[in-house]
Amino acid sequence: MAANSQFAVAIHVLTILAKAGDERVKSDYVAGSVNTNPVVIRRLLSNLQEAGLVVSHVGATGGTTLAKQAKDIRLSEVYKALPCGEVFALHAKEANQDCPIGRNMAAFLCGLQKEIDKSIEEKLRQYTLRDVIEHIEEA
Amino acid sequence: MAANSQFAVAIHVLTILAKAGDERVKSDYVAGSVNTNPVVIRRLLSNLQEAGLVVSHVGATGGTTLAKQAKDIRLSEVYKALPCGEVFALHAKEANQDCPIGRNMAAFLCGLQKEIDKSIEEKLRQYTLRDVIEHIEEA
DNA sequence: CATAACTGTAACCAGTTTAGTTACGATTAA
DNA sequence: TTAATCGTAACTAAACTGGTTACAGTTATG
Repeated sequence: MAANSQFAVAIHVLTILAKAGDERVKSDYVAGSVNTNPVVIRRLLSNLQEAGLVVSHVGATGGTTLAKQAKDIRLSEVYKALPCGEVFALHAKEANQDCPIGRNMAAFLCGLQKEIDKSIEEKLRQYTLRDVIEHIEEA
Repeated sequence: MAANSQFAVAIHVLTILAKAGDERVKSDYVAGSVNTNPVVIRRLLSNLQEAGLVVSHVGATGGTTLAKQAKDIRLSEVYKALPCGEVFALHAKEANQDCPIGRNMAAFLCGLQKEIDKSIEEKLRQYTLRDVIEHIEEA
């Protein structure tokens, strides 16, 4: 369970919301399709709401809808909305600062990490939620 | 300690080897610069050797050297040599197969995962170990 | 106004992963 | 023969993720 599946689950959740249109979807229902616990879904939706991708309503007839149209939600927005792990971590302990290589390694790696993250975001920006739905429906 | 730092450490290690040239470097020495345990380094070198990036020698005068020149080692090779985590994980439990969305979600996400991985590799292919050294030396 | 049905969130638990560590066998040079 | 080194297995500790329970707050409805 160590690897983070929030992005994957988020795409799944957003797809369900998109198909539901204006109808408010309950966390219980989503959890049923994703096959997890409603609280896990609500936690995730909380992040997506902060990012302006969905709107949740509390109360008896509560539930969640998309905050904008599927064609206007880019997967890069979803990626940025979540605490997805970096592709690689820096070493937990600081390198030996007496070693000229160790001294400059962290800064370099941090920059590389950011560059990779940018690549990922560029790739994900190419897809909207609408594309996901079309892809899934034709399967 | 959940996030995988093997790639970061590998770049560090390879840089040290590159600077050492033909001289065999001992795992103890590398561990000193990276600030970790020699066994961690040897485990990593074992992977890099399998990938043909380094050559290790056992015995009294043992140690490790690069298997080819720094300018011929692309960071994408390093990435592929190691069990780096995927950017995102699929959900551990299978989605509800009775739900038309759940049924097709895993296949789609898996494809997306592969595409992202290709993006990362393309980005890393742009850099060689030589580039890393130059970048670190001018810092 | 009381009730039922939701969301939001805190708190805790269990499983998995990573890196650190110890230990030891195998290999090699001197 | 000895000392130094790699290779690798086994165990441990710490961190993280997701699952679960619990409950407060909100809202529609009769």
